[in-house]
Amino acid sequence: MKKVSIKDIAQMAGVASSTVSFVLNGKARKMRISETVEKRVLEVARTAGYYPNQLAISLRTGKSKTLGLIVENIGNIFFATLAKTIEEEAEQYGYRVVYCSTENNASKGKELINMLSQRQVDGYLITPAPHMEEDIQQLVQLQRPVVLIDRYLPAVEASHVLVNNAEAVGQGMAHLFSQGYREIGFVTVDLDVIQIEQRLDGYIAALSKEGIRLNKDIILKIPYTHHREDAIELIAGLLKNNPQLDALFFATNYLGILGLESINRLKMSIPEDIAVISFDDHDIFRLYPPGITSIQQPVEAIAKKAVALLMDQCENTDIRFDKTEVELTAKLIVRGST
Amino acid sequence: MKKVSIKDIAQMAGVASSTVSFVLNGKARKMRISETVEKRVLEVARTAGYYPNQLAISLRTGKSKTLGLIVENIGNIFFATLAKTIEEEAEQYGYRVVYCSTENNASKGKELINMLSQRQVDGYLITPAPHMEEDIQQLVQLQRPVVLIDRYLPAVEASHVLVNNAEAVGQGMAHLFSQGYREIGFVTVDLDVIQIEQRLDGYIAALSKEGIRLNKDIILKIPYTHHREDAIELIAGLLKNNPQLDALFFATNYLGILGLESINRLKMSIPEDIAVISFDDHDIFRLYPPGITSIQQPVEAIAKKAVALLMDQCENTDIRFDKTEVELTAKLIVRGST
DNA sequence: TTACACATCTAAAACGATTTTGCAAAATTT
DNA sequence: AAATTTTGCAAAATCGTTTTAGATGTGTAA
Repeated sequence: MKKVSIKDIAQMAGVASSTVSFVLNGKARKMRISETVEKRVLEVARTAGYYPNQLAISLRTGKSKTLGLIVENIGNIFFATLAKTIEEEAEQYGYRVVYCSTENNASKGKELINMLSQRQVDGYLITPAPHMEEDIQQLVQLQRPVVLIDRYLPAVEASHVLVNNAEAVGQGMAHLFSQGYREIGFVTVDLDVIQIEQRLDGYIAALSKEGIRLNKDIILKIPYTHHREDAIELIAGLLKNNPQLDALFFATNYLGILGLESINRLKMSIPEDIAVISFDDHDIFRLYPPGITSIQQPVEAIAKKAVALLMDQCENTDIRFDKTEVELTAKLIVRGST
Repeated sequence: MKKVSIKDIAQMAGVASSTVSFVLNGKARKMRISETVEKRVLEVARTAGYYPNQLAISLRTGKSKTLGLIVENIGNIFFATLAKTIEEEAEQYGYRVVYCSTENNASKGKELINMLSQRQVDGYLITPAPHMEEDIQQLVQLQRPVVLIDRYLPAVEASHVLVNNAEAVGQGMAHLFSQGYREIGFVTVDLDVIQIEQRLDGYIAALSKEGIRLNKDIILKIPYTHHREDAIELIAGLLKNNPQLDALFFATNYLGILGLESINRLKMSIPEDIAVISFDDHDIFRLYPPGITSIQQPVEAIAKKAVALLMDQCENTDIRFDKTEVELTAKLIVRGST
């Protein structure tokens, strides 16, 4: 079945295709199309089941009304809810979102940027993987609307919105101290991205503030491309080799989940044998007995702010925008694990 | 910064734009473009940073190389992994996927189909919400490639791939019986979709096979648009009002998770006070002590098969396809909860 | 010398919309 | 009555590609 185009409608209604376009775009008044013609066109379009070809519109107008969202891993609940919230938010502005995952791989990230460029997205929301500086800087230089989320690249002149990672970790550490924990291990990922660094910085700062000597042995950096099993073993090893530990701080939710599995296998109990706190909330943390204390990012606020920033750039492409840096506050959710 | 088009390249290289197109599409040989010209064009395109406008290509060729994927809720891990696997699978064929959620709302589903149609997707993968029969049948009648996943609509002439829901539940029930459980409650959702019905049918058939009288009081249908709290209360109520229950069968993973919370609040322990089994696996089920027995769908196989069916239709639009019905086997994962 | 094949490209139409410009007829002003 | 403006629509250009159908020149055979 052939699709019906604006030309077909024009022919059926006995008018020019431009007339159909005016009517269908509500410009009948402005273009002084008579009511008779307007009604006829509307009627014909309706009965013929006409719907416009978005590709053609985009090509002609130069606006695709689409945003590209590049996250680390859409399978992770943090990014999934972020994506969903961003989508809902963008819809308010009449924009669609297409999203994709880098898996923290720069070359995949480069490909994704290319793919999105080819599809003429109007703007980019990116959680940059390491070594994507150049590709993103290029977008900025081409004056493409770009907003970075969750982390940023110091070398790149792009606006960004993220949480106060260091302070949030500090808050979590203060909570641990107040509960009497002193020997606190830190499990993070061996990944060269700023928010992970900030979280470690927060840990170190908190220790020094409390006057505790930094012990590098109880900081575990797990390779990003770990296999499940290996990571679980590494964390278990940390616990076995450092029996003095009374608490573990996990830098992300997937690390926390792996940690639960390690603790489980060692038949240690939370919080009696070891207290647990993790960055990023997760269903499991709410449910897993006795409840895992975590640091919850304000996903909705992040999404709203990022989309707002991006929309601002999209709708005013003529203006040159300054780099805007937004830092939102994460929230400590205290549960039974501490 | 103005984007550079094929015309610009043509001008810079001193040739016609058709020549550029031939070269860039590797048709230089076929169109007998001289090597001199070919090299020059390639060089100019490279240094000018040319990349094609996918919109224009799609418009001209009539193929967008994009598939539309409509799921129930991209936030649910089952659909999220399904989506991701489908995306990876489609990539093998050189297709992109755009996905969106119905929230089981037919009117939202209708809108999504419209949106995807406007964007000229080449094919549709749909987990249909109730009452979407008409809209989907229309796609089929327009000869658009369509494959239904996870469930199907008896009234619609579209291919589909799903799991053997009834048998899988039967298998789970048989396992429960073999462990000595007799009083098995069934928690499902009040939703008029076929796979949910099949799961209930499987439960009823298993009971009758075992010679146990059906007790409607221990079948709980939770309204789909429940609030978390209400659902948890409903399940807790089921347990309180039926102290004879020794096991609960949950029809989906989100129901299972809600159930865990209910059981938690009643301070009942698994599996001593109540055994638990759920359809659809989830991270939580693997981790939550003592491990929740579940029925795992072969997500990867579903994705592969669905994409293969759809690709077949997309690449051979001339042929009229018969309705293909694929049923895959789900797998029982026994854990500590039973 | 003419015709014909071949090599090497170019011109132009098309995809489906939007938007600027053009133009005849009717209405209004001078 | 002539000049001007307004009305109501049509024509054509345009977006960036692909693709079909020539155009042009050169070497070869008749």
